Amino acid sequence: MLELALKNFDIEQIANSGQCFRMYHTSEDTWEVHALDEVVKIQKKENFHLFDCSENEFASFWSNYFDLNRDYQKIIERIKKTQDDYLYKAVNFGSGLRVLKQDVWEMIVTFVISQQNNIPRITKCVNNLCSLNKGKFPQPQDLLNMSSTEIESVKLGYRQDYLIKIARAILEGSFNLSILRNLSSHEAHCYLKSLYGIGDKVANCVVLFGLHKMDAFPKDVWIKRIINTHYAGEFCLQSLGLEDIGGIVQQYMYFYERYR
DNA sequence: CTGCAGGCCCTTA
DNA sequence: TAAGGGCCTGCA
Repeated sequence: MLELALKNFDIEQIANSGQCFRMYHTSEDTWEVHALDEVVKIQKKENFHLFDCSENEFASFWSNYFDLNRDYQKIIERIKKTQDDYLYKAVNFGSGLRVLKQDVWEMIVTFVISQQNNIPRITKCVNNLCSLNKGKFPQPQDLLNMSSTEIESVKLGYRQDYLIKIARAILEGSFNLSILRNLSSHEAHCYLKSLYGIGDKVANCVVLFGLHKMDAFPKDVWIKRIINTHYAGEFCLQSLGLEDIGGIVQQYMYFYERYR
């Protein structure tokens, strides 16, 4: 058990930030976090968090997963300096948020499922997929190995066809996941959009959460609502000088709008 | 019963 | 290039 006083880290805020659908709220102050084949229980205390893992596991995996090498306080200060009223309140409100470094394939699957969908059902679908695959997140081959009865029990709806075609493209080699990592965020965005079932919004989520390009700025309905309500329909990261960290800004905006 | 939820695809004009 | 309909499912 590790007792860690981490700056700008609040597992409760992170679990509610809509990036990850495999964080389970198992008791009042505890979250069970699943990523790839790793699992850790994290307990939120007054001034620190308890991690149920070894120092080695923390250093070799979780520290990177939670983006702990980045100085979020510096980012918060930078955002505050823009003098933007809404962003000022947003960073104060969600100062424990982190942009997670998740697996790119898992992000493709998760955010294809997320389209025209709500969080409880997204979570349910992701859980169903993992249960069908012995608790592990299914790889492309695992998806294609499922019988039609099995995959239909996941209740993906029309997204099922998207996922099967994407898994097939990856296995056939017509889409190369490893190339993706070497592309700029714009190139990766375009390449992802060549997949059937991935449009602008999902591509941006994959680039941000799966490829860890902090300039990607996914615009979901919440962000669009914020821009319409608080910015008269016009929100420009460039003019704020925040274009290189749009993805982090987006997290603060989303979280503030949802829970304030 | 209708409407809609963290979009995308396809067809029109 | 923009606008609009259809789409699985589940819940209010």
